[in-house]
Order: sequence, then C-alpha cells, then structure tokens
Amino acid sequence: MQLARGRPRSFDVEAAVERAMGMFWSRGYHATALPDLLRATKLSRGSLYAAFGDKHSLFLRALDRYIADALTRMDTELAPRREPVDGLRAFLAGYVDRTSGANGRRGCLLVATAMELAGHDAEVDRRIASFFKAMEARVADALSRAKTAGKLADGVEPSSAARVLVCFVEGLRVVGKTAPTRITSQATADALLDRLIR
Amino acid sequence: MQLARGRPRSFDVEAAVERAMGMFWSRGYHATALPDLLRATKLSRGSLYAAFGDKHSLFLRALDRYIADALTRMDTELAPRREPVDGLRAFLAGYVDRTSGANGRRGCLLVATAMELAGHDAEVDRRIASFFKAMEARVADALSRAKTAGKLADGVEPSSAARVLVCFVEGLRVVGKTAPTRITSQATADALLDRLIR
DNA sequence: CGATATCTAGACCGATCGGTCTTGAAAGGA
DNA sequence: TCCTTTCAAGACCGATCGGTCTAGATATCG
Repeated sequence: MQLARGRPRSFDVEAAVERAMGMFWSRGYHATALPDLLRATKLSRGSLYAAFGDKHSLFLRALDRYIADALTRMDTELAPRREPVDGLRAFLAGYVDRTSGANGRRGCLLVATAMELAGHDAEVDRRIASFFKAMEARVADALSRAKTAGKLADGVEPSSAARVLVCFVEGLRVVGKTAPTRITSQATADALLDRLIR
Repeated sequence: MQLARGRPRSFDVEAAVERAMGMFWSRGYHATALPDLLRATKLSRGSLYAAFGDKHSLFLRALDRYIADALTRMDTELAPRREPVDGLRAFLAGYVDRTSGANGRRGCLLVATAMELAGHDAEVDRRIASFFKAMEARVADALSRAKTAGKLADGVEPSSAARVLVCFVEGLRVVGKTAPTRITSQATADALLDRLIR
C-alpha cells in the first residue's frame, strides 16, 4: 500500500459537489459559469479541475447526488413497514412542499436537466430515465401494497396508477415554477389521491 | 399615410419566427446561438437584428407563437359544441402524441422555457403563468360541461380535476423526454381519465 | 530539513458569445 | 433614371466562455 505523502487534501469533496449542485439547481447547466461554481464551492480553478476534471463531470456528480437524495427520501416516505396510503400521502405532501413558495420557484434539478440536456447528452439520458423508472417502481410497490390491504378504489391498477402519479408530481414541479401556491397544490394532490384510494 | 418607398421587405417575418421557434424548441434558449438562428431563418445578421431587435425579443416572439398555437389547438379539441368527454379524450390523445417517439424526445418549448428561464426573466414568467392559467380554464370548462351532462364520476370537482389534468400532461412531457413510449402513455392517460368520468 | 503534494490567485489561451457596422448588390416607386 | 430601402456577406467589437498553466505559499510526510 502506498503511503500518504505531501500535503493532504484540505477540502471536503462531497461538500463541494453539494454546493455545485445548488448552483446548477438554481440556474441550470448552461447558465452556470465557472466563476459561479468557484464562488459556490470556494475552490480555486486549479483545485476544482484537479478534483472533478471538467464542468460536465462535476455536473454529473451533482446530478447523481440529487438523484440519490431523492431516492433516499422516497425510500423513507414509502417504506414497506409503513402504512402504504400514509406513505403515498407523505410522498405527495413532500412534492407539494417542494413545489410551493420559494422551493417551487427554485424548481427541480432533475426536471430542468431533462428539459435542457436530455437528447443531447447520453450520460444525462441514462440517469434521467433510470430515475423515473426507479421512482415509478417505488410508487407502484406502495400502490400494490395498498391494493393488497384493500385500500385502493375499485379498478385501480397499481402500475398504471403509479405512472399517473409520477407524471402528476413532475407536472407539479413544472407548474410550481410560476404558480407555487401551496394550498392549491395540496388540494389538487388530495383530489387525485382521493380518486385512487378507497 | 406614408407611401411605400424603396425596396420592400422580401422575407416572411412570421415564417422566420416559426423557424427560430424550431431552434429554441430543439435546443433551448441558452444553447441556441446566433449562427443557429441565422441558419434556421435564412436571414443575415443585419436583417435579423433589424426585424427583431435582439435574441431575447426574437425568443419571446417565438414563445408567443408557440403559446398561441397551443391555445388554438385546445380551443379546437375542447370546443363547446363538442361532446366534452370526447374533447378531453382528444386533448389527452394530443399530448400522448406529442410526448411519444421523436415528438416526445423533442420536448416542449413551454416546459423547457419554464424550467430554464422562469424566475430569471419576468417576461417569460408572465407568459408561462398566463398560459397555464388559460389551459386550466379551458380544461375546467370542459369538465364542467361534462359534469352538467352527468358524465363525471361522483365527487369529481371540475376545478381541481382540471389542475390534476394540467399537471399530468405537463408531467407527461417531462417523462416523455427520455421515455417516449406511446402505448404506455396512452394507457396511463386512459387510466387517469377513467377515474374522472362515469 | 528536504521531498512531496496541495492550496490560492490570477495570468493566459483559443473559441465563441451577442451585437454592431460596412460594403455593395438588388429591387421597388417617383 | 434616380432615390430610397432592404438585402446578404462578413469583418469587427468587447465580453465571456471553458480550460490550462505558473508562481508562490503552505502543510505533512520520511
């Protein structure tokens, strides 16, 4: 094993990714310039390029982080130990929260990236597609458990209902960019869920 | 009245707007450079700036055009003379078509603009917000007529169901960027509409 | 200490950005 | 015909883009 020599790294790489993520999140990929990233990460140009290679690679790391956070959150909200309908309510409430007020105006890094880069960037395509697939699977699983427990309305199929819910929450993010009104969003989410559960 | 003098304009301004719209639609605002617009519109730099002022103004004209087209289409699909449920089916089928295959991958200028520029561009904010409002009003009106005709499922409120449908179709556009599978999208839209109508 | 590695600060690079301006040809009306 | 206007082509502008590199300070090892 190689012994450590010389001055060790003196900054937290993950913290830098998180700060960079914040910039991309607020401004989008193209509109985020190097000086923005340097200010956000508090790194010099040299350190940033040494640690991440280039802007695109740093962006992918930020996107991966965003996706991992989102999936982790969903795993908590929709945990199998939990009452599935409660989980779905928590899941929707989370989206209502993230599409309301200042959170709503900030938008969603994933949706923004999908619209800005999908179709022009294969690495991005893979990540977006797999995220939606993973999200849909989690929601479908919760709906499936709800169905087993007899909590679903007649005729509701977990798989197609899951796709409805995924589209709905992503649409909430879009509309929430310019109309982030919490009360309306919550009522809309409730109205949809009421059509699916018994 | 001023008489016409000198060489008259020799290109179609609206056609140029439409071609520019195509570029912004495929690439987004920041990623569309002047040479892209010149190639698409077949105009020289001088003519383009004389006719439209600057890139941003041209973009707003393209966005206005896109919005006008969308509203016109919805007015046809959801025309009051038409059976409202048929209208809603046509409305959803249109979104399924536009979010499938190559259409889906191309995305939506409005959603892309909302995610890329909303919150950073007041002119864009106004247009996006008013579009969603107009869309929601048209869908709510169709649902209201369906309710009067006794075609809505029990407990469905036209106003909140309209917001559900707006979010759903905009979410379809997001998901359709990387998963533009027509059959699934159509089945999902059917599943949602089935929960709303009798 | 001396060797090694990392840090910041910022000069520097070629490319491209949005936008202006000039030139000269073309086309219509008076 | 002559005046006016518009056209395309492209030179040109300052600013900024992403990215490289150097200099000198600093920190941790053997």
